[in-house]
Amino acid sequence: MAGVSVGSASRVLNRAANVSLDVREKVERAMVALQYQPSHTARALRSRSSRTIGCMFSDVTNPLYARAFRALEESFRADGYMLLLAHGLNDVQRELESLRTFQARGMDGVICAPGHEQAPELVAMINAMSMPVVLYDRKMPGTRADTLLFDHVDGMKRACAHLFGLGHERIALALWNAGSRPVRKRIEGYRAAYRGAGMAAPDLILRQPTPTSSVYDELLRLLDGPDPPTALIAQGTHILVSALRAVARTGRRIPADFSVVSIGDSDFTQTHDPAISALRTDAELVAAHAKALLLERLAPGADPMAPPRSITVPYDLIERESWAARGAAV
Amino acid sequence: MAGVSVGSASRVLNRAANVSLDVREKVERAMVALQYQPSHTARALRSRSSRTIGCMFSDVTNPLYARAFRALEESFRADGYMLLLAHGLNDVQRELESLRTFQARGMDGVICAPGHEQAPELVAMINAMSMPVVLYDRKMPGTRADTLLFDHVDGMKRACAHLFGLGHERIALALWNAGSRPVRKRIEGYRAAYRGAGMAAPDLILRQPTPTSSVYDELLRLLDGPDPPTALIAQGTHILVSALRAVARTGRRIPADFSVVSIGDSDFTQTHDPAISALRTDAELVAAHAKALLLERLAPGADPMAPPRSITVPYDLIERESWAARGAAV
DNA sequence: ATGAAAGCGCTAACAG
DNA sequence: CTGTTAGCGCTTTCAT
Repeated sequence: MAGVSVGSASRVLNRAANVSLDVREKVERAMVALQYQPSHTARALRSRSSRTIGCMFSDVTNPLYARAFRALEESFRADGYMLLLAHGLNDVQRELESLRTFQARGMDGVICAPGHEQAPELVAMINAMSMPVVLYDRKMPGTRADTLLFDHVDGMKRACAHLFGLGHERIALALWNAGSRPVRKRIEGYRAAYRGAGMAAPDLILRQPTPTSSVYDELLRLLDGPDPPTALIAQGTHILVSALRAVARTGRRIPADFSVVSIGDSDFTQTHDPAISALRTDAELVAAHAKALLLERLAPGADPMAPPRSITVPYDLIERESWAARGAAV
Repeated sequence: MAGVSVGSASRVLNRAANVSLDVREKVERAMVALQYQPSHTARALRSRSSRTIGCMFSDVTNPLYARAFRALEESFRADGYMLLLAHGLNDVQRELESLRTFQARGMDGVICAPGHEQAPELVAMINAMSMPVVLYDRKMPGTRADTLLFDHVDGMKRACAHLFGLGHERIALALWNAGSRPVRKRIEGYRAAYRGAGMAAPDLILRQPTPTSSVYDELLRLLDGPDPPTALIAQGTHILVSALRAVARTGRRIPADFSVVSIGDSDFTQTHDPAISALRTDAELVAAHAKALLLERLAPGADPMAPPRSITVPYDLIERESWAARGAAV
């Protein structure tokens, strides 16, 4: 050691106010000389803060979650936090196990998107956690967690309204996993858009069992049938790609004969020819909100009994070339 | 406490051999009653093992890494390990920072795929780490890390050989990021295949600046030019999709007029019509190897000076419908 | 087989 | 401003 007490060394490390320049320099010199690395574990034990956030999404293999995680890691890294990532796989037992592990490992906060919003065990577990929890696009009645919600209803309404404005009245909607909040809300928005325009919503919703299902056959049937859709709103790369194949198969050209909007933006939608209009959320903004929600509760003076907060994140409707007025010439 | 000493309680927790049934029961009853959760942090401090693995990939948004991470998390979870995931973004400073953090946080092991295999700071950092490191499809001369290598050369050779067998002699190859080992090795395998067949490798390699570049224009030019390729090996979903569009654009049908093989398997290749033949590695197998490499060095009696080990993982060539004999009738 | 006691490496409360 | 001291919650000798 460099001639001072451990207390002083600790103060230098933690950039405390009350420390003389002399001591600070001596300690810093010693730290460099010894290649000193503070033990994160010991600090965590003593200060009761691991500077680690637990993340649980169903599957990082889903590009949406991968994107979300990257933004979260980026955002928290700036404040010295690292992220533990666990897969829930939409399995309640798995999810419970992950949350228990987060609890046992003393995460400072948790961000998660459980597959089942109503599962009582999950609700109980979340309420039993000793650190703040942020639900990612989930609404779990009965929990005291903060929530981050995407404004699916508004997004869908705007996408539909835009297509209505182009003369499209028969808009197909292709999405997956009918149980979850995002899908419920999108359908709700779709119906509300029709209602708002004084029309009855057509029976053109294609629900897929998995995010990687193909809508090729189903869409082809609609397109070749009577009174076919003239536009499509499709979720996710995979469903979108298979839909595009079906459209091309019928000889329709995009956007002259058929308009397409993607729910979710990706490199694919951007570089496709023609570029595909898309509903997208700003992953960095979402991450910033998540961090704010968590860090606010972690702040020294925070009221532990503060009521749950909820932040709603808007969708941007990115206008590209995949839509056009119905029946327009190219 | 339930009438016994902390030592005994600890023994029960760690399922030590020397503990009477009476004490064990008393402790277990108390643990249930108190909803006791051992403090991971305290155990980590005392036992010098965090049961946490640090993972660093360039970007989880890359489906290959997402897939790899999921398999790793799955694999390590079975042994009570959790994974910290950091993004390197192919930036040396970022990568160094992440590795330093892994070091400071006392990870039990590290799995990483740095963007630059030659960067001396990275080599030095890896050698300075106090825990075992596994390099994921990277070869970094001068490091003492274990490595997990994919057999790109063999994979490419087999894909080419199969296409040669179908009469294709002009095979285009589309891939990205020419600097990294996977790409270098693939090109090496491609050339070796031609050499092995007694042919000169044609000038049909399309190198893309990013994994999400479009090869549409470039491939279209080749297809419309003199002596066009009759088959294509393409890496990654995005390059593949844009290539398929170019092929379709020229009026060629797959596989009758043009054969396609994907490097890397995905839902897209599987559900495409026609289903696309692919080179793929078994993510679960890779994860199992990574775990074995790490846990072996973590085992109680392990020799800390054991020389670096290297495991080579084979590619499977999945035969689907996207290839056919050259000039064959449909 | 069990209890007592000594730390792991740090932070924080308290004297000075 | 600085040094001393008491733990954080465990594991692990060492006695018994």
